[in-house]
Amino acid sequence: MAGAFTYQKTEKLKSRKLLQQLFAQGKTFAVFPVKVFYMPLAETATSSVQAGVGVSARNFRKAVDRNRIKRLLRECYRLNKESLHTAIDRSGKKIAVFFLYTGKELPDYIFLTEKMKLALTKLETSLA
RNA sequence: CUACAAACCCGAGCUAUCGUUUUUCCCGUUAAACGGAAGAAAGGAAAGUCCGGACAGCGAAGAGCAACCCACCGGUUAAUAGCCGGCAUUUCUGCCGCAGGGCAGGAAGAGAGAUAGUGCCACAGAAAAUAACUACUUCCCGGUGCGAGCCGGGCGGAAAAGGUGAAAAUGUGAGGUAAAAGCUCACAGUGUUCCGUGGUAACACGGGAUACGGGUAAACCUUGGGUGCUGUAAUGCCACGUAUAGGAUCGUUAGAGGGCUGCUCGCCCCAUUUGCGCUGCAAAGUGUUCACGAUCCAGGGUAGGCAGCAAGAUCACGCUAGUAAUGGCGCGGCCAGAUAAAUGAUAGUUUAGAAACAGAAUCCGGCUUAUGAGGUUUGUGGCAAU
RNA sequence: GCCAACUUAGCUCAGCUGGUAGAGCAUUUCAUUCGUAAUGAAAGGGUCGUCGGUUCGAGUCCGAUAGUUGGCU
Repeated sequence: MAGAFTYQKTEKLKSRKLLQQLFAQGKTFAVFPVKVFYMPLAETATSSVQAGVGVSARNFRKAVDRNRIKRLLRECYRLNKESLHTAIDRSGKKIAVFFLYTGKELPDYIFLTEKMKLALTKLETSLA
C-alpha cells in the first residue's frame, strides 16, 4: 500500500475527454470559495479517486498567483484525503473530482485547509 | 555626513517533517508497476512579442511587379533595426569679441534626396513661392499755379522702407541709380564642384571656380540596399478508430483546380473513366454497371505513444588581442524538461522584519518594460570643517 | 504559440489626406404649467489612455508603453 499522504500521477485527473465530460455532466456543489465537480468513473480507471485542481485565468491574471492557488489546493487535498479514500474503497465505487477555485482573492493555507475538510466531508455524505 | 537621480552587481542560505517531476544504479520480475539509494529541478527579467537567427515543412524555392523594411561612417557578430567607437547637425553653460563669430565643456543625436516631379503651409499678412498693398520713382496725360511745384490718372521700374507671421527671398558696409537691387566690390554665411593635406571612411582644414528663389520626405514620391512564405499545436513515425454516406457549385481533350504571398509569367502536380457480358481471328461494335475529380458546407472518428526535446553561437575561472563591443587560447563542469502541465507546504534559525517584480513549454542573441533591501561608481543640491 | 483591432464629455459614438474638438442621451438654469412630465431656449463639462519624437503647430504622423476586445491553430 502506498503512503497515505501521496499525490502521484495515477491519482491525477488527466484525460482531456474525462474533464470535458465532468464539466458537462458532473454534479456540483460549492463550499465558497471552492466549487467541487464530481462524477462516477468506469471500472477500468487507474485509481479509485482521480482528482484535479484549477483556477480561472479570468480572476487571476498572473501565472504566479494561479500556480500558488493550485499548489495550495493540491497540498490541502493531499493532507486531508484519507477518510474520503477509505470511504470510497469500502463502497467499491470509483469517482472523478475537480476542485475549482472561484474566489477573487489569494487565500492562505489555514483558511483553505478548513474549507477543504468541509468540502471532503460534504462529498462523502453526498456519495453515501 | 545627508537627500535625490542614473548605471551596474545581487535577486537568499541552513535544519527538520510530509510531498511532486525527472535521470542513473541496485533488488525482485518475462516485462511493467511498486519499493530502496544517489543526483538534478524556474528568471534577471522566464514577461511584452519589438527585432535577429538556428531548426523544420512547403516542388529543386524560379523570375518580374506589387507590398513591407532599412538609410552618416567604420567595427563587431551566426545575424539584426542590437552593441561598440567616431563624424555631421542641434541645443545648454562658461569665456573672448563692438559685431558677424570663435574657443572650451556637457547633453541630445530615426542623419540619403527639397536644383526629378506633385501636394500642403491654418490665422494674420499685399504676398506663403515664377511676390508690388502702402510708401518710392523715370516717362506720358489731365487739372491748378506767373513759376518752382502740387493734385489725380496711366504704361512701366524697383524687393531698399512698412507691419504680419513659425517662416518674407543671405547679413553688414561702400559704390552705384530717376528710385533701386549681389547690379558691382570688401568682409562674413550657406550649397555644389575641383585641387592639395590629414583620416580606412563619414568628414575636417586650406585654396580656386560657381550659385544663393523658404520649409515639410515620421506627405506622396525618387535613389540605393534588403526580405520567398509558414511556423515545434512545425515535422516524421507507431497505435487506435471512423462514413468509399449526404448537400451546393464547377470541370471532364482542353483545362476547373492545386502546389501554405496579392497579381502575372515560367515550371510542376492532377481528373479526364472502371468493371462485366455478347459478337468477332483481330481491329472494332454493342449492351449493362460504377461516374470521377476540385472547392466549400454539414457530419463521423480520434484527441494515445515515440522522436523533435535538452551538450550548447554553453557556463565558471585564468591568460591574452583590442579604446570598446567582441574575439582567441588553456583548464574544469554538465546545469529543468513537464503535457490539466512538477519545482511545494509547515515550523525553526541566520544578519534588520525574508518581504519586490514575477513561473520555463523548441532553443539561442539582443531590445523594451516591471522590480524589495543592500553594495559600488558618477552627477546635482544642502550642512559642517580645512 | 501566433496575429489583429480599439482607447475622445458622466454614457454611446463622429472627427477623411496635420491648423484652436463636435452630435445624441444625461446634468444645471430659465421659460411654459396650479404642479410634474413632455416641449422650447441657454449654460457647464475634455490637457483626446500615458510617455517621448517629427513639425511653426499633433486627437490625427512615428516610436515606446498600459489597458480592453476579438481571431487563428
